[in-house]
Amino acid sequence: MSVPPRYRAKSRVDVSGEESRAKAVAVATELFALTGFKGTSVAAVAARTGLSQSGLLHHFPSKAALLTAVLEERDRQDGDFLAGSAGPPLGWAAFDALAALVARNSTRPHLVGLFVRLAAEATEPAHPAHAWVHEHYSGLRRWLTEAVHSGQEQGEIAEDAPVDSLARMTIAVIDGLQQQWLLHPDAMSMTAEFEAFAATVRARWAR
Amino acid sequence: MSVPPRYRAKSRVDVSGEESRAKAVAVATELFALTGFKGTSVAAVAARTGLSQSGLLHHFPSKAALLTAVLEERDRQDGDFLAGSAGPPLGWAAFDALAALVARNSTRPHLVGLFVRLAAEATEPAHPAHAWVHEHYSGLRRWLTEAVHSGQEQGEIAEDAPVDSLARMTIAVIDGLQQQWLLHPDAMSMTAEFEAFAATVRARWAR
DNA sequence: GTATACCGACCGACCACACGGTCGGTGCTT
DNA sequence: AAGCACCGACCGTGTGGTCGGTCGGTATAC
Repeated sequence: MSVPPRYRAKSRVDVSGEESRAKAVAVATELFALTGFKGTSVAAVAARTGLSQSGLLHHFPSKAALLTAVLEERDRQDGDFLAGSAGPPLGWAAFDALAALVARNSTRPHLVGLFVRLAAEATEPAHPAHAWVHEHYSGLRRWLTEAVHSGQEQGEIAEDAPVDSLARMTIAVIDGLQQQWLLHPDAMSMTAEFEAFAATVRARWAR
Repeated sequence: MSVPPRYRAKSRVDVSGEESRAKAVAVATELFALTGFKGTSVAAVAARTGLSQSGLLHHFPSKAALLTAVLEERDRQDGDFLAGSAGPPLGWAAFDALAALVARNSTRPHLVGLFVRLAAEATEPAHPAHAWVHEHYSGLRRWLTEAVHSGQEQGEIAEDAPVDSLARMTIAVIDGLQQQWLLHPDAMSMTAEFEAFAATVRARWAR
């Protein structure tokens, strides 16, 4: 009773595999950014990649694995941007580095969308990206607190500056600005807004 | 060939309808907050309400209608909290009002969760809450800008304060803090963090 | 006071579809 | 001959939503 499988399209070209994988990750990044992880179907990613669903699942055993790949890729791209080649920035330089990051993100709306969506979705402990988001935040906070702290030691930042609060609110500003920017990209400049914030903080706590 | 429908359970009590509706809205608020709109099924809401799915859909014609009801309820509860009975607060008082709001939100994690999830999900223009989120933000921004502006006229806030940026970054801080707080509710106090921010801003731009 | 008509609350069965994932293949390349 | 890239068919499950119906209560007609 089994129907013989149909022939494939003649024009079919099996690509290098590495390429397909990379394209799938790029497509998934974009779709996860637009409609979230839950809101994106494997089939949709496959279609835009130019594969069948099974073809995509050949490269990534599950949807969660695809998400992992996306996150790893983001880490790889962003990874050393803040750490920089000359060691972690100290004191106010950290805020400049953050401003540069914000400026860079203004160029890459999918990555911003991806992160905002994911951060919200992954509040749920069972979400496959929960641990990742968690680490992302605590890593960022640690980095910033250390920078501010050593800024104090160098006498660049006031001794009585509330280090932890400064770190938390700075991260909060970045997140919140991203949210507003995604809603209305043309109506504002994330970079300018962040710099206004940084200037305020600086004026208040410079030694 | 049709099977006769079974009798209902004897213990069944048709409640006032108004009650069922209200309970459903409360349950939906909580579930949408925990798992997002997309991540919550109508059946799950129905079950926790003590209704069948059809029973729930009897009160709300669609899932989107349920969401609308949830948002309207939130607006109703929060609505005049900021506007206050004595007209909109002016100048720095606006920041006190916001601090009070943040303190109040620390008590109601579902509402915070609901909003954070929804704000992220509804970035997508096709989302049923897109317009709502949009209005929510622009309303809040208008309110804050006006408050700061009139603070300037009263000579309480420096003339050269960047009004728009101030509004945007303040809203951003609140959103960002909510995000961090949802991820780690016990590790921080939203209120304290927001007050630290407000103090910084005040110190910088008080006239 | 009883029969009748109607209404709102609610339910079980069902539907079409989309989902993530499996399985057994085919065909190209080496 | 082996291995890789890939596909079509299929499956179980969950989804939002529809449909026809039951039930208790209340207003009205007689």
